[in-house]
Amino acid sequence: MKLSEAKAQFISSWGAFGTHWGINRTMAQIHALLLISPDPITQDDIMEQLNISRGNVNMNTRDLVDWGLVDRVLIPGERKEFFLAEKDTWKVATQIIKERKKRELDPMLKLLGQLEKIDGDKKEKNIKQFVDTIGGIRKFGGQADKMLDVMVKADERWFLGSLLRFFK
Amino acid sequence: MKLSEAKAQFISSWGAFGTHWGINRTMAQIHALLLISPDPITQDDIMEQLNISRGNVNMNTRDLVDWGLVDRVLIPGERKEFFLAEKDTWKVATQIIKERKKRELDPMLKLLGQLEKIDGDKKEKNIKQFVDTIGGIRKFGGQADKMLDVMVKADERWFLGSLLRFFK
DNA sequence: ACTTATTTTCAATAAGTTTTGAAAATTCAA
DNA sequence: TTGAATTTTCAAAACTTATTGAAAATAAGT
Repeated sequence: MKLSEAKAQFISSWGAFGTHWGINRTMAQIHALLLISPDPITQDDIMEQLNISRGNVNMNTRDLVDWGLVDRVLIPGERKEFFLAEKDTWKVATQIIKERKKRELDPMLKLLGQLEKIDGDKKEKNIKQFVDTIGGIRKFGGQADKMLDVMVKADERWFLGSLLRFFK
Repeated sequence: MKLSEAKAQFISSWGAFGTHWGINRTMAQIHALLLISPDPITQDDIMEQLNISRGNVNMNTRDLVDWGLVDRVLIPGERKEFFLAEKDTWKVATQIIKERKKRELDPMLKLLGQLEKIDGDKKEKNIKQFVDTIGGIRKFGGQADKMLDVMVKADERWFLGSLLRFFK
């Protein structure tokens, strides 16, 4: 397979993959393009390679920078600004975990905590099921939260090495 | 807080939560409603409680059944069919992991494997970056895949117990 | 076989999201 | 300053996805 063909396939399927994970197609495609670009590239490069408008590139690169996945870099002597992606997959993954945990898991656990404080007889069937369900989700979420914290703080070699040994 | 209020909040935020995870709002809301219903309920109950159309309930309950999160149950003497959700959070989580792994992770790993077979000089900057990026993602994905397999096959008490000990 | 209850389908429509592109704002050098 | 290069914004348009509702299909009782 030729590089150009493989690139196109990677960008396209990374984009499709992203849509299953709450990331929009274009943002994921731009990320894919940056992940395989050895050197920093400009808005115009991205516009040209992906055939998308300037505004679109601008919004999505901003989001990628907000997520901590991409840096704006200045190249001496160049007027335009360049974008460069973090290439280390472990760092990318932990950064995504960190952000999603903050944006989604933490608020959900906070809400569940409030919902457990319900008035009424805990023996009543409907109240019991509600409290049990909320409690079960909260317990599970709490464990996931701890595990993800360890992962985010850990070093790749330690984490994967240990897990691998652990799971045999 | 009153039960009715807490129920409404849970359903609404579980729905919003779902949209971040590639599950549509209504499917997640129906799931939430079923998770807190101690007894099986009908299409009409769902239509009424969530104010949505019959067709919508029908499609989304079908998807929940396909995902293995909800069962159709027959109640002797009743003409209508009833729906009942799996209430055990661990089982729900492993079922979701199993399905998403099958639908998303496995095909992605397969594709990455193909993309690594690239023509050309592996020393060339662009080819090297491409192969390194794909290889890195694949390695990480492979580890995640193994770990999720263990999780799906494991029993909750063993898995969380062990992890907890592992992470101190 | 017929009638009625119930579920399923799917074309039309509504709702939501993403993209565009041109105008406004900003940056930089002379 | 001024003006050219570049980036940002955002209303309108395009696109995508979800929802409705009525008709068709199916199932169950008599």
